Amino acid sequence: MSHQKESPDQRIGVILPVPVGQVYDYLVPSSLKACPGNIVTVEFGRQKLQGLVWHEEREADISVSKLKYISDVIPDISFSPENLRFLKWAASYTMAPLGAILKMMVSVPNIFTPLKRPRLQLSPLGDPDINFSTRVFNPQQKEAIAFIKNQISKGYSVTLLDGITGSGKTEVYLDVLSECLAKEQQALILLPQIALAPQIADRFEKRFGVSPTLWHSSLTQSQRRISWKRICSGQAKVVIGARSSLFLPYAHLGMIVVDEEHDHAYKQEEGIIYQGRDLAVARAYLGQIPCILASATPSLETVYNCETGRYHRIRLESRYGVAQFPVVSLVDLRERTRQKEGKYWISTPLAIRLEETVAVGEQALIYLNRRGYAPLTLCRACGERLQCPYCSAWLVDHRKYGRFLCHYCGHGVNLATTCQKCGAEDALVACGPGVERIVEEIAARFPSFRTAMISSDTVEDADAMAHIAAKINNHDIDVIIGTQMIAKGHHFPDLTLVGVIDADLGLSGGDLRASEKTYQLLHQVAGRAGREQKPGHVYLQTYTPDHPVLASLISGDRDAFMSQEMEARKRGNMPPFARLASLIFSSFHRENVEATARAFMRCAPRAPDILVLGPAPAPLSIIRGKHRWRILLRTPRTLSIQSVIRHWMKQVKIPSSVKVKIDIDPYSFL
DNA sequence: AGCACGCCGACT
DNA sequence: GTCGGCGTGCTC
Repeated sequence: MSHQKESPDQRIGVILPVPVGQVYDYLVPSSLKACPGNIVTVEFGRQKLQGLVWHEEREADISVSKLKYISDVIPDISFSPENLRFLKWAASYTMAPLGAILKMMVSVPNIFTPLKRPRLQLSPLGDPDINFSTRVFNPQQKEAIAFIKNQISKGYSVTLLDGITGSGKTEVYLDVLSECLAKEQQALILLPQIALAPQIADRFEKRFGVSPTLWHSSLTQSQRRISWKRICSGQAKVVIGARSSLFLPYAHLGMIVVDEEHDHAYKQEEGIIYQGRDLAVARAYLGQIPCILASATPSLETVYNCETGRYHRIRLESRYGVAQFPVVSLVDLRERTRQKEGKYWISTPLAIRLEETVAVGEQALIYLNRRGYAPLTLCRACGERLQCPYCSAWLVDHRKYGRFLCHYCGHGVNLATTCQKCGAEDALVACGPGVERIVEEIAARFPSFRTAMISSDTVEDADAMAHIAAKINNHDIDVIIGTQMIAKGHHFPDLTLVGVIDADLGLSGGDLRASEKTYQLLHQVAGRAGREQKPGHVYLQTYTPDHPVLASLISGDRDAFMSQEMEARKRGNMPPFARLASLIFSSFHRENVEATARAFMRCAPRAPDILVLGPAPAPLSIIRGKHRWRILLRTPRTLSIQSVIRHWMKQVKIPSSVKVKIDIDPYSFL
């Protein structure tokens, strides 16, 4: 060992997978070398953690006496500059601490510590073979493929594949992947819900001869471990995943596909709040790679971006001709109520059609986006409504479980007939229908029908879904009663009738996107009826037959509906013509939340083009015992809403008992 | 996120 | 007199 005068130890900046935005300084012993992107083991407080080297050199503004040495540099793993750029951008955009984003990127406990008993028996992952099989494409598809392949060479681009189910969007984007795979790059296919993954994975396998790597929340610990390492090393060439797979540290990502881009499930509302589709586009930009958005009912934001020239748009028509979309009729429930049909949820016209459908050996879907038996139970003696003690929400009658359940915190009590408040016996009445109640009605009115209920209470995972889909295809089922779970993905060739119990559900309330969302959902549900040769029919039961959403479903003029919505947003100066953010304050102490929210409001930015609304109790003002208040902020498009908020937050002291969450581009507000 | 410090109620 | 409740604050 030499005793010559050494230069001072290298001082590096490290971020750690804890919810703090700070970069912590550490020293590097001369025996080690650490570069940005490296993973290092450090002592933080008294815990040992693995962190990400963020800065290679640091100002000596923190006394050396406070600094600790890193103890280790993890070999063979390093995050690419592109991943670091994405981390930084995502933290800044979502206003989440750097460490919180890092935690999502790492996402597997002890990923950097070798297993005690390593799985050597692990078979190597086969590479996709771009010549494994070939497809015959129609001229439109060929044109789309050629267009996107041409975009790839140009770096970043966003292309909307706009076409109804059956127009061959999946074949198009799968074929385009081959261009990316030929360059030894990785591709990510994002899906709004992982239940759709098996079908896409199956089609991928038929095209490329190997199965893709799946990524979603219900993987086991060891599956996550294996997949994470493969993704990080670049071995996994194609990943099919839910929105969280966007944060994985890909070795060299070459393309991103966002399937069903309009789907609201891309919006993550818990923990770090983000829009998966928007982050996917940003990631494509940072990596200078193409992004494909696919949808039959594109979101207004995406349509706007196409119209302003930011995104390309390719329309695909149905392969089966224009008569593909089913005939849509409305059932005006206002008239039917007058005719004293009130005791049934399925109106006479729909019931007649249902009977006819089953009689000729075809299948029907009765759609109601509401779990359980009844959304509300009240006492007819004293008027008491069954409410969750921890949330400002009704308890939902779930006969299947024999419980009243809260859909927000999971709290449950056993079903009862006696009112807890006034003691009246047999006084509790179920109000409104849930899918269980529709099943009951069909059993009573059509006892010979074989029914299947599809909701998150009866179908827990992809396997269960596949099982029930097989039963339907095998014709063991006449009528499906389902929630939005059934709205997408599966085609059932003999399903020719769709009945929507409550087409108005979701249209009320203060959701900016209520109309758009309802349109997309009903369009998707309607699309379940009539595939291949058999024409389909859809009945929408409604109290508001004149609503533009329903009118456009009947006329089938999607673009007219979209431009009408666009006009409304423009008039209201709402997104995509402005930016929104909501500040959510929460605490177990009601007074603290309210006081903090009011203190915030007193320091609100004042400018003619900035709008601040509130503070007000959030729509669900209490969840799990936590009180929530919110402030809504609107700024012009030209302004960074994050900068406005950052500046604002510096003016106010937040007591530690109150949590503040920021929802950029909120989807639910009132 | 952890983990410690710190200041008020019920116990061997 | 201590044990322990969780409110508050810090971690290079």
